[in-house]
Amino acid sequence: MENALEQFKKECRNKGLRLTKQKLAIYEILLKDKSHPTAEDIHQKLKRHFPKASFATVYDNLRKFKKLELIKEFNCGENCKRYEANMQPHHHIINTKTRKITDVYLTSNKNIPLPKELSGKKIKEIKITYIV
Amino acid sequence: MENALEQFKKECRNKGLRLTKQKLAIYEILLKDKSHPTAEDIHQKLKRHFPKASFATVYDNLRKFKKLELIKEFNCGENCKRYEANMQPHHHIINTKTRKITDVYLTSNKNIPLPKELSGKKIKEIKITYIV
DNA sequence: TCACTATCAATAATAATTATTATTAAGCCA
DNA sequence: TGGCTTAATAATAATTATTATTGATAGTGA
Repeated sequence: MENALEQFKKECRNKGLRLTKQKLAIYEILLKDKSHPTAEDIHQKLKRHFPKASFATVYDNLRKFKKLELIKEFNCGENCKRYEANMQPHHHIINTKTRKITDVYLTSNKNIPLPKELSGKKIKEIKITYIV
Repeated sequence: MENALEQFKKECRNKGLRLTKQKLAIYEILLKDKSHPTAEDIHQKLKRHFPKASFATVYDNLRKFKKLELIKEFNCGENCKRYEANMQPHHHIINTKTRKITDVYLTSNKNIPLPKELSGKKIKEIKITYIV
């Protein structure tokens, strides 16, 4: 986890982003909160440390982080986006009752069946969502 | 295909939905158009037959159809929802260049790897998205 | 420390979707 | 078939999530 934070700081410096307290706070919120929070959730948490922090700051930074591939955006069936700092390849379980989303790791991606339409082609990413 | 349409009519009658020309047209558009159109796409096509058809009618009916499980909503990474009438279990390929979404069928779902967290539990649905 | 400029907060603007309402028309029943 | 009831429609207002704008502020390198 410490690694991810250091990595984040380094990336910011390299890419010309200023390492503000708000940026760090937003990123740390995402590092700690594995619940795939929405921009609103993040804003709520951020305001505990920065009561004046605006919604736009959250959105701005989430967009910047996403561009630098420091975080991922996740769009489940809802009408709002969710975010996560977990950049390791993984999949998701959506619990329809609790509305919670949890990360899940497969021991090997080689077992994921490939449709014949894609045999031999280069695949960027495979996303599996288990709905329970 | 004819089957699906008859099924649709029957379901509408059973569930107390009136079978208006607009409803039929919207559903038939979705039956024919396999490109996972957005509400806007559907509205455009609908207006060819009903120039005065409103956007709200499209949204209203899509919501009703979804509730009756006559169509499915699909939320890829974009900021708008897409719809399909294909209710058979299937998965999706997203082509990031052409932005096209195509349906894909796996010969068997038994080969899809299951995380240990879910072993023994009842799973409602597994969605796989191949991004190329 | 100073100057430069990215970031901030506040707010306006946009886009997608949902809600409201008066009018229209489906489908039932005599 | 023709009226009656009520859901559906079209038009439009409202809402929600996100993005853009702007003047003020503050972080960072010189």
